[in-house]
Amino acid sequence: MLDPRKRPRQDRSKATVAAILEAAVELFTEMGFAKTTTNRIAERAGVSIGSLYQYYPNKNALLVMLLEQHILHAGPVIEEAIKKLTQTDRDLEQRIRGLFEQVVALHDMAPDIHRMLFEEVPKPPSIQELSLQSEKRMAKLTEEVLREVVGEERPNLDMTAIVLVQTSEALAHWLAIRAPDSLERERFIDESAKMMVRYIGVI
Amino acid sequence: MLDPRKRPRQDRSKATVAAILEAAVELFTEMGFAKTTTNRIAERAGVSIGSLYQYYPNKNALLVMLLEQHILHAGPVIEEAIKKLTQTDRDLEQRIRGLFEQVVALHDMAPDIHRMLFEEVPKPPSIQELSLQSEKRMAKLTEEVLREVVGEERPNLDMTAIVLVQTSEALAHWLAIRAPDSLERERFIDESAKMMVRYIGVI
DNA sequence: AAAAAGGATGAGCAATTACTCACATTATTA
DNA sequence: TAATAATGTGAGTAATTGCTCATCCTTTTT
Repeated sequence: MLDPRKRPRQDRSKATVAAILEAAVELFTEMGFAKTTTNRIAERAGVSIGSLYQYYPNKNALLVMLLEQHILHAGPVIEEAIKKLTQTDRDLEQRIRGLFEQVVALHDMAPDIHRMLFEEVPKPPSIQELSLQSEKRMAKLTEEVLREVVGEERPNLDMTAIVLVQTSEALAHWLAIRAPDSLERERFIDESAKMMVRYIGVI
Repeated sequence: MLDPRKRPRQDRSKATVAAILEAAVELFTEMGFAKTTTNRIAERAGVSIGSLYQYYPNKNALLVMLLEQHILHAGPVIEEAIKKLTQTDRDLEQRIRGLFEQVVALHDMAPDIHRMLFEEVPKPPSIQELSLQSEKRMAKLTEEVLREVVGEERPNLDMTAIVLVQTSEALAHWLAIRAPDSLERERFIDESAKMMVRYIGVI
């Protein structure tokens, strides 16, 4: 389940490993995780099944790798954007909207794989832990920003941060899944930002 | 996949069918959908594997049945609660909070099965359609209530309704999954309701 | 150039598992 | 009570599939 396999040393094998992961992404999104066989992944990658198992100990490892990549990529992007919230001079609504648009953009990058990763697969504990950590960091950052924006005296800033993080995540998710036309999309983003701004309160 | 099987006529077989579904719920939540075998379900139900396949054409049918039951139960409950929103005389915050608590209660009833149903399983198209319909009905109802509460002139009431429905669903979901202690729970519900109230605006 | 290490292959095994069917048992109907 | 329908049984099968390993090819090191 977790035993580490051979690591690719030469360029040739690095390409193999990459091709396998790419093929896995394609097939997972096309047919879902359960219906994708490792043999097909190898076939699609133009590689023998033996090579696959030389670098990935089992089917689940491919999934874990994908999830890790996703979390490890998305986390820092959002965290950067949150930090920049206090460093601009537009009004709060514009800034919140901008931040939310970044969250949306992340979901939009690959809505299929995103849906698959988050709706179709039992997440292994190690991944659950990872995304929990990521959520916590984002909430913490949000809380700090809030402290600067609304001041110390407001109570429950920690919960406020959690509510905001979860809300924006969920709304961006909805947008990626439902994929409405651009007009509805704009209106949805408007309303989402409006809700968060009014909640935060200080105009 | 969809072919209908024999229907239970006598009480005996009705009990069998019920026992099978109950066992399926238990095992699905215990081990996840993929790792649960139909033979184990029959065993747990105290019934032979042949009986299982007499009433459920395949493993997926059990899942579909569960999802249907869930949606068909939860939908009307929430819709009732939304309708009652305008028929009470408490202030808006209290009413929104009450409504949200009902959504939370629905998730709390069986958080394990809920998580399994919504995070671990590829949903068949028929079920996706069903939950889409349910969402739409809830949004429609919410929109009507909003119209009474904030008046006709406010724009984007349809989107406002969708945002509210999705938000409360997501936040209730978070609460069921993370299951924080009762103090945090209260604070979280407070903040959630507060956000929605401020968004709606009219105090 | 020889040795060693890295990389690739794919036929086939072992295990799992959804599902069938011929038959037995129980209930209902005539 | 005989005939018929409903229900229940579970050993066995067919198909799937994750994964191994003996073997060969390629690159790097000595």
